[in-house]
Amino acid sequence: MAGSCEISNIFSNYISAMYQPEEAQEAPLELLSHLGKEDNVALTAEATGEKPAWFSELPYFWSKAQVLEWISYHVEKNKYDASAINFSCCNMDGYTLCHCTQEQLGLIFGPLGDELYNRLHEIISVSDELTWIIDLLEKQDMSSQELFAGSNATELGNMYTKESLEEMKSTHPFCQGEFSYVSMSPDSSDISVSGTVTSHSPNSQDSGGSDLDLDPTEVKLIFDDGFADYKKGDVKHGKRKRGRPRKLTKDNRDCLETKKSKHSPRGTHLWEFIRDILLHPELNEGLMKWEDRREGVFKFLRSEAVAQLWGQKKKNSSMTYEKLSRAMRYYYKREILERVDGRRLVYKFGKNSSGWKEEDILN
DNA sequence: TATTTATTTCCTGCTT
DNA sequence: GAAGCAGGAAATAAAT
Repeated sequence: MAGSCEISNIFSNYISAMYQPEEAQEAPLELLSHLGKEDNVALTAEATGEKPAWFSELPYFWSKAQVLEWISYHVEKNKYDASAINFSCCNMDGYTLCHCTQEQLGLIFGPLGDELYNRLHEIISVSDELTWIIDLLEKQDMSSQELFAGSNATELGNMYTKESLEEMKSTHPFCQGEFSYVSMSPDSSDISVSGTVTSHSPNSQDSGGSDLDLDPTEVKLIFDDGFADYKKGDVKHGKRKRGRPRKLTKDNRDCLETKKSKHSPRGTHLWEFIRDILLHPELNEGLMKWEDRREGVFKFLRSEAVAQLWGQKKKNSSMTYEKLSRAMRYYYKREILERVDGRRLVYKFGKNSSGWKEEDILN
């Protein structure tokens, strides 16, 4: 497991990967020079060749200066005629920017509006995904500490300390939110919930956080049922109805939806979920590994654990590898995955998948 | 509101 | 015998 510092850099690295400003590219200082001293301060970093200030933060938390910096970066990148921009409308912080519709951005920025809208929402969706994975792995890690308190945690491969996680949360406002103690037994591929501690901060992201934001009723649901139980549970105690499980009752759903982010990304597809785990080996706790990185061949190391993570993401505690693998097999037809004959737990990304190649990530 | 998409669930049969 | 794979069939939620 990666140390907290490494993890805290993942967001900025990921965003860096998406937004690689050409080294040779000049900082577009002159574009914003009329906007006042305060605004220019934040640009000095870029002018000196460092990463701009907005690189390491979520758009929601950008200051006005960071917003302007980000806009100017795209103006420069797209060789856009800045005279067409209504700068009087650019005086907004990240939160406001994130709530602009595509049409609004189009009105302010003209043809560049669509590009800005798309880029902004790429960052938002990527960071939400990473937040989800990090949240989940934090929970696993913390539960291991709790579960094995008194034993030597390092034997279990834990490199986090509670303090480091707390530090990470305070460093990264988007990492704030609920802690729920989920344990992943070291010798099996099972994950089970062992307890829950909830911490809220006034600015916590649980009003706008990841898919894992569980409300108390849901946490209790997991608590009561337990992941370990599902295997022997509903399926064998009378047959479950076919098809996707019914949604929660309206009350529960309303409760969840009020907690759900206004900006939560559209549900990630299974193959994207798998891809994202593979792209962050430092986070995936040995769940999966690349067999052939160039060819996109990968292997499930802990198939049931991955299935349960997927189940957690989809709020479906009865997910199993068997079901997950059925969904994976449907991807063969769509050429999102290719068959790897004769090898168990091994799959390969197909031509209709994207975002997993090293060059894709760098570009 | 109807249709489509993307799963989810269950199942049988086969392979490792 | 257990685990995994293959794929049909049906059901469902969410998106279009």
